[in-house]
Amino acid sequence: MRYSQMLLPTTRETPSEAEVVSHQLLLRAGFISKLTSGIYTYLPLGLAAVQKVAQIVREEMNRAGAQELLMPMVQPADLWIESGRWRKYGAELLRFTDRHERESCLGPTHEEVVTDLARRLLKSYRQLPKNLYQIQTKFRDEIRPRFGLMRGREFVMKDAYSFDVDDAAAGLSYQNMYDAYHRIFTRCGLDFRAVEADTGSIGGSFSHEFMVLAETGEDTLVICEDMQCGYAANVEKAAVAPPGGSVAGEAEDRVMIRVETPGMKKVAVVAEFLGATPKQVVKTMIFLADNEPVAVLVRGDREVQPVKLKNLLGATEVEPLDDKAAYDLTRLPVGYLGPVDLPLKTVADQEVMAMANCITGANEKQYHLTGVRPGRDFQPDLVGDVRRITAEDSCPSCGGSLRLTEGIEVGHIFKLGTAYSEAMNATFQDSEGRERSFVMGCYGIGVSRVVAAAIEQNHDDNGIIFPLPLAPFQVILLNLGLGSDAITSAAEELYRRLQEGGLEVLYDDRDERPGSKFKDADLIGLPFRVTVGKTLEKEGLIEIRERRSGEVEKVPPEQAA
RNA sequence: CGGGAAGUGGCUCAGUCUGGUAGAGCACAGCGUUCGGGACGCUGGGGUCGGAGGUUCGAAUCCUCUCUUCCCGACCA
Repeated sequence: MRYSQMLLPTTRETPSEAEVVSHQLLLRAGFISKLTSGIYTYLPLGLAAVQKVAQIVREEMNRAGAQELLMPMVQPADLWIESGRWRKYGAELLRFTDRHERESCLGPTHEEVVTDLARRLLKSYRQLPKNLYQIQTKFRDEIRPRFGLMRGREFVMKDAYSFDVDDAAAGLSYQNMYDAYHRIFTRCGLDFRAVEADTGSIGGSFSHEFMVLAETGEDTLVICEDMQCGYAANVEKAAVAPPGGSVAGEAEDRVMIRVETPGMKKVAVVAEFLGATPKQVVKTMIFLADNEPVAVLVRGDREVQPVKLKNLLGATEVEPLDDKAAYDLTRLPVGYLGPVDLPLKTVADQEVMAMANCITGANEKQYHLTGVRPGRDFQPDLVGDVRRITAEDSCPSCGGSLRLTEGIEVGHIFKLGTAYSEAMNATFQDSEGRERSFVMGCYGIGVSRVVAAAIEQNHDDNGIIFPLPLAPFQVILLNLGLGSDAITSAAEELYRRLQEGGLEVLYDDRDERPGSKFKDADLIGLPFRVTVGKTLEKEGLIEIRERRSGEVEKVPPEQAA
């Protein structure tokens, strides 16, 4: 491609709307152009990068035995009513009515459509297993789109759906996709981890997220330092090992005492006032779980992990309440709450139950209790693992040490079981002639997000540094001697020969000064830069420079490869 | 939806407090000099100051309403 003919609007300045690096560089390097919040046009270079990812995904999906199809973007409400998600999905589902007053929506995902397809086309166990996928633009009316391609409302996604005869077979399909995902992200040249994850709104029983490690990630991961172990999980999910040590050791029975703690609502303040540490305090927080207030107890220095709480309660939605909302709802002395005689459903973190002698609120303004003994002085309705894991915790799998890191979710695979097939009555006949529901799995990859994630992980002050497999072109060829026939004809010749050699080449034939060309080349971030300029006249050589390392090699023009 | 910030030429921003002829740099067009890390000089084109209403002799500037965008939280590929 000749740069002079390409729509490739690079800018020197960073548009003020962009906060994260990938967004800034995508805009500056002329990859995308914003239409409105969370909705972008992919300019030629941006599209080329997206297509690189898509092609890798496609090849590996096909290799794994999946078949590509393309489902409609507009979907009838009927299907969503059948699955129950018309009600559950919420405002993220963009709904509208057509001219016949039929309710419809823009597809944020395709479980309903594909399940409908399966129940009509797949009748026999002999047709199974099947794995169907598509690469398509999805629409989710995100509450807050942000970070450019990282969280858009429109985005390119690969979604695959597997249909199996039973759980065991579905497990194989799941594993097959797990392996395919590993190959995909490895081929993309990304530093990633597969982690255990929460299943979220798609539902189902088991899932892994594929995370690209990058500082700007929206998720936090825990990774076991022991490479042998390989444990990795989203902190939303990461199980905390039950506390060791027995309570009996500190069994000297303390008596509960009520003490005045004027104006002390914060754990740290109370602890200091009483000559203790936050570790001896039980923190009582109010959450709203499916519209019912619940008191949650964790050690004073811990944080509640809402997703774990949600799963423990079996609730569909859980949110923390601030002091005012909590008071309005419960009329309790917020700031001085404690589990003793608390008139609310109470959930305790497992760790709290192992505390022998603790400080809690007294459920009375300006007062706390000391010497409280869980199990003796109060009995929670539910005990479980609800706190957020920390780097100080030990690996729940091997007991080794853990590391916390940020990640960008680029893929997510789920075991769905029969949730959708049962709801939508999607059945086939097994080998004994019985009707059975498909056992399903679903597997997503944020194709456009992969591009953003790759840039988050691979850039420097001068611009993008594309991993070779994702680069929209492999080489940028600079002609720095437009005034010189010798240089220009050498550059043209090289352009032709590189292409004939099977390389994708962006040929910068613009009438620009060398400085601008170098800057643009760095910004766009193609892996190799070939420069034809005055060194050709002086030494008869051209330069090949690797974008990532900056290493330069001078060779005669004939040898370029 | 809650909290915060911002809307002035294609981009980055000044001007707003204290009302009085709409500015700069970059980008764009022309001419000349330049030409290996975003050159320089001269000339030129381009702006309903987000929108509506109000106050005023006079509004980018003050008031009211509204729209949009960005950031922080809940959601997710």
